[in-house]
Amino acid sequence: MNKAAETHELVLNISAAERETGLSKDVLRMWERRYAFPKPSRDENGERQYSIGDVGKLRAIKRLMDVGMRPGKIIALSNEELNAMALARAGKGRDIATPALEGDVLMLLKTHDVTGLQHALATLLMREGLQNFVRETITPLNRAIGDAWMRGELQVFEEHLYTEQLQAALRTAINTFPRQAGIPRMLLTTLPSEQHGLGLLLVEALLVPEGVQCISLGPQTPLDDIRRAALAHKAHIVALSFSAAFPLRQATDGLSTLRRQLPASIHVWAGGEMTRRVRKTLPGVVLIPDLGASVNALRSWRAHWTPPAG
Amino acid sequence: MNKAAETHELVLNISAAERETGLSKDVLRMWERRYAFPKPSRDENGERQYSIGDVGKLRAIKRLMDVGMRPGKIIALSNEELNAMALARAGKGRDIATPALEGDVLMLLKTHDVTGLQHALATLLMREGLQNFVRETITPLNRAIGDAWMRGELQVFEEHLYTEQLQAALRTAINTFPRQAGIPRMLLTTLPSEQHGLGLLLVEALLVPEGVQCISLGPQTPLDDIRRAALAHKAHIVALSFSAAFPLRQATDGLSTLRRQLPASIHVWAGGEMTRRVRKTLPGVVLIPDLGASVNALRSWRAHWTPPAG
DNA sequence: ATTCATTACTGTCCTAGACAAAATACGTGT
DNA sequence: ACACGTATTTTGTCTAGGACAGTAATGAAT
Repeated sequence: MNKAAETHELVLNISAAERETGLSKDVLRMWERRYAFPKPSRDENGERQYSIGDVGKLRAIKRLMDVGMRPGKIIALSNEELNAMALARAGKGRDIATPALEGDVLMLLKTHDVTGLQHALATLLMREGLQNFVRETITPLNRAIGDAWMRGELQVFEEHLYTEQLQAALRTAINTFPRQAGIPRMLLTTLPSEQHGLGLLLVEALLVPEGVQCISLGPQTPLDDIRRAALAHKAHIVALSFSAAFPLRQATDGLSTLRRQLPASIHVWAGGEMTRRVRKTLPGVVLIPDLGASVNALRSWRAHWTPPAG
Repeated sequence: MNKAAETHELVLNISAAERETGLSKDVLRMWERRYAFPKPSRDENGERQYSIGDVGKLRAIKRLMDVGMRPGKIIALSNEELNAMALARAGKGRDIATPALEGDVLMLLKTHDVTGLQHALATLLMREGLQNFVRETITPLNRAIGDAWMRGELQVFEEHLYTEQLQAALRTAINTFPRQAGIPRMLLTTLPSEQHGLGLLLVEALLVPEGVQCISLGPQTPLDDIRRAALAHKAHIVALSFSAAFPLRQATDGLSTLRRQLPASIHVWAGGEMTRRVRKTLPGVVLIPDLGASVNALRSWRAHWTPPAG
């Protein structure tokens, strides 16, 4: 039996643990050395076997770290204490109950009603228009689904189905807009270790109706290809998306390298959950902490931009 | 200024090299030990500094490995020899000249004409209809683009752009078909280590017009979630897609595990380039070596299927 | 309260050995 | 000639612990 087939068993090897928690192998080993947690059992070859429980706790820790906590302070806490902390944080400025709409969609997902889900998304999109749909409906919906996922209420395949259907709906809607050679031209992509491309589609959905010409490369473009693509397409703006778990260091490194390699006339935007964790200022990089900020940033860009002479 | 930011455009640290080549840090270090390539210089802390040239050669090697070559055989070759190999491989068993249409699209890609590309794809799709478009146009086009990629004629970002635009066009076309609760219901996805999802979309494009209800989970669903999803959605068929480079053993293991865990009434299909390498017979798994075979397999399924009593 | 220097914390890199998994080569039996 | 099972080779991933750079927290001095 090989590694891939282990999936249905109750333990994960270090690669799987890395994938599931977003913590690098080096970090997992280092924590074990320093904090004695996690302390995975070993298989017959001495390789680490992480239990589902440990992975759950690691996820809880990671989530708190993503909002600024430090591992040394929280790694010794129990699962209950971690959850209490997360709740205390999450409750801040959030409605107590899940609003009706989000609850409805969650129910459709949990009952595996594909047709109902497609219908719900299509109806909402039609009724609200593309931009409002993204701003008013998708943003809270994504949050609700993320929360449910964290609480373990959603299965992986249910979350996959949601992403897939939402992508289909958004793409269709975006494609109904006439493809024009608008200004600015915006290049959209993610760095190679970021595979979530939904953020790109959401930005596209907000900005295409504003007359932006979006050139999306999909996820995972090597840094140097982003540079080449920006030059080749004469992009005015390069926008990268980062999900919550993206390693902060890797992101800031990538962004400042890119910033240095592109002419100053090309703006660099960084968006996605991860950007809320950024503390130090990145000169010449515009942070887009939420979707609404992208429209503001666009307005600001247009206010300052002057067509090149000639 | 931090470490990665110091790269004055001439060298990359090991993280950056991993990002740019797709080869893990472990592999980069191991190759250095075993094959004495790459042999990066070191900075004042003894950390590896990869040159642009080395990264270029590593990329060429990675491309060849992705089509089945083994590192030991090619790592010692010069850049010229690597290119020659790529050329030889791409040309094998192909017409001498690239047909006009494929050449046109390649030209659009190389000139970075987004609008032209969108227009070309949309026009072809309209003229030929969705199914013919996939069968007659996309199949040879993908091959031509794969060849060009092998020869190093296409940049990463150009290939990304093609995939993205094709996906957009296909999704829009698929979504124009009325969403019906058709028979069979087919669950589409890939295993966790397979991230290419284009194949799923192509199958969907061929089968939705045939009245199949396609439920796509996108790429990378854990094996056990595929099982759960198949049961939850009462799928008649589970179809997995594998790209050319997928490890044979991992695929056959995954498929037979899945086959074992699903009731016999649910058929399992395996498609994609990789399936052509399968030698041993997988009982209860239908191999779909090319897109056309999916339509035949569907016909065969329908001929044998009888609705459950009651 | 703000600024600066020091200390503590945390992640990533390093070497080098071991061995698991994949691919290939080499049988053997049909 | 072809399928199938078993060595052998090749290749990738894991292990351990040491080193140290960059960041955050702390304390001291304005």
